[in-house]
Amino acid sequence: MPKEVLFQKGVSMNRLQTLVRVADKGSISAAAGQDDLARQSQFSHQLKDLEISFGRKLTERRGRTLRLTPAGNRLATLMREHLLALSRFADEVNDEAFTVRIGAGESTLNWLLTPNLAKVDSPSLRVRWCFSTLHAEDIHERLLDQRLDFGIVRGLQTARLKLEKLGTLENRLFIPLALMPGPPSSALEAIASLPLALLEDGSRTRRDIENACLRESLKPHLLYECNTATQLASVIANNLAAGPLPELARAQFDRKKVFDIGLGGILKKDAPLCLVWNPRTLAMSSSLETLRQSLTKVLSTALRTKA
Amino acid sequence: MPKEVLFQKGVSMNRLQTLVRVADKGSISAAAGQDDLARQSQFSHQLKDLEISFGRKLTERRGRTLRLTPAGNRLATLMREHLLALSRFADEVNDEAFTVRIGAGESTLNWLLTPNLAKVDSPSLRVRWCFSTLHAEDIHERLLDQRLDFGIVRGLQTARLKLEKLGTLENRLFIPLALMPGPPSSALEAIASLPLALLEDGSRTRRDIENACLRESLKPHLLYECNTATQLASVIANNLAAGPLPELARAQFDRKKVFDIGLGGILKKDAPLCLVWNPRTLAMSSSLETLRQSLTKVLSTALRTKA
DNA sequence: ATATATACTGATTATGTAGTCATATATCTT
DNA sequence: AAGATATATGACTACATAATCAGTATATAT
Repeated sequence: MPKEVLFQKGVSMNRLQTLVRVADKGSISAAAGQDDLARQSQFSHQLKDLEISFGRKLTERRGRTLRLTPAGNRLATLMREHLLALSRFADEVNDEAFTVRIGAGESTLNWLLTPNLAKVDSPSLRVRWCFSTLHAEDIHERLLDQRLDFGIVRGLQTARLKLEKLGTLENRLFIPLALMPGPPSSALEAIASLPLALLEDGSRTRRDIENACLRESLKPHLLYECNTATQLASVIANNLAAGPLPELARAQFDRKKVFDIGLGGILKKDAPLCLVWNPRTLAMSSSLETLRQSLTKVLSTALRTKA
Repeated sequence: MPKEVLFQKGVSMNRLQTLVRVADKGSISAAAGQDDLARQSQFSHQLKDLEISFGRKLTERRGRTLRLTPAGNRLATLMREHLLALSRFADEVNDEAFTVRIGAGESTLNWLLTPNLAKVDSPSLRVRWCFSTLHAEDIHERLLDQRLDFGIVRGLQTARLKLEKLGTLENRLFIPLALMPGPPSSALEAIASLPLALLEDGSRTRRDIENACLRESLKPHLLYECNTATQLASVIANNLAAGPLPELARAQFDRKKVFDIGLGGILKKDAPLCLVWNPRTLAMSSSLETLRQSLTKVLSTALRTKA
């Protein structure tokens, strides 16, 4: 007969949830809220209670903050999954919206995902979407520990995640007609002659454009460094500069005021966009599996038709 | 930012564990122990508290006993896995023995598994073995809901379980020398002339032997119907009758007093023995995965060498 | 050295949960 | 209808956990 799985005193949902919160936020005070002294103290107590019952240190001081021991990390990972599964169960039996967490780059979220979500929603399942703007490495990490259900990235590969290609998404140069009355003979000509807006971080698009200018001994008029693709789009919409954006951004602009031109010779070919997920997460919920299929279909259609 | 997974009052480890216990035993009183009125009442309370917090009925009366609703079953399945994972975690951090639950037929447990377990144990991991004598269908069911970690069966196939062949295990007729001084020309001759012991249930071995006798118009002297293979072996060891047992049972007998002969033409060829497991169970624990490899190696070696 | 941020400790209260009892209700058996 | 079996309910106690407060300890920054 199998051993009775019997629980020690000292191990409660709440305490385990605290461990997960602290693991996610990286410290007790971050998890508790910086000013809430009472909660901070409570969390410290709860972690200690857990350590006593498991008979093993789960946290250790690292400088003046905290980090989890390997055992603590394992337990947090375990419980993150369990608590998520339970809260999904609670959602489903309540007929409340089923929460789906998806991470991608900002422009992908804005111009690919959001415009097409209406087609994904199924009548039998109301979905609450949680968007996270993240870089590929963070998406990878959060998919692994199940803080995300889906990610959309360019060609990420890893043993423990699954992925499916959605299609390719080209970057094009968007030019306000106010700055240049008609299409130039090449994108490079426009880049050389027009005020330019680029993303500030070391994105590949930016590097490629800078390299191309270097090759041709052109000096671009980089007047706007933007933090987000939305800002960049706004700069273009206000006729301040030309700038590179995914072709789907075209939907943002008035066609009579902004036109776009390919960056063929300038940018290296991008890897195709992929939907990525953790099979462990999907195994817990048939709804998520259904959603995955729907997402793949809708998004790859959108990329094919560039709608 | 992902929705905070926040837990309702009314949902505690203990209550969820009660749900699992009731699901396993099939009724409140069975889970509580037949005479313990206090626990019976407590369990009823706990289930009701859960239903209130989830806002959904988890049990329903079926006659005068209880059965879980579909939602209740889903929750029980979920929690069975979670509680198991937690207790395994607790075991491991405590350096206590890691519990492994394995199900198989009685003779397989006695003559294949038990004699070879010493070779499976690894120095880095003390294992506490829980044996369950079960039929193939029960093994299947318990692997699915993770009440078992491993099963050993003959050719079971299912989408949600994985399996690996270990090898073949022939049944042979064991004959006390006291009843028959030398090997007969065929097993059928022995069956026709000697007192016979068989298992009582409708096993394939028994059916095949009976059919063979029918074909040859022989009437076997079936004097012993045994409940277990061990009983059958005991009958043979006491010179009461001859009987069919897996060839590994040879280790049980004194070679000078019992000999065995193949049942080639009489029994249909058995499907090979397989180790079966639920990938979800193994994904939770690297120790189990290590153990699986070790088990496969040791048992298939044992079957090959018939040691 | 001082200030600040973070975490730990001990004591205390409020609340939630486990555990028990007596009894009621529902279902099945005879 | 009466008895047996299984579960449900309400009231209560004992206990465990959550929540709060005041104060201490430790590392980092200035």
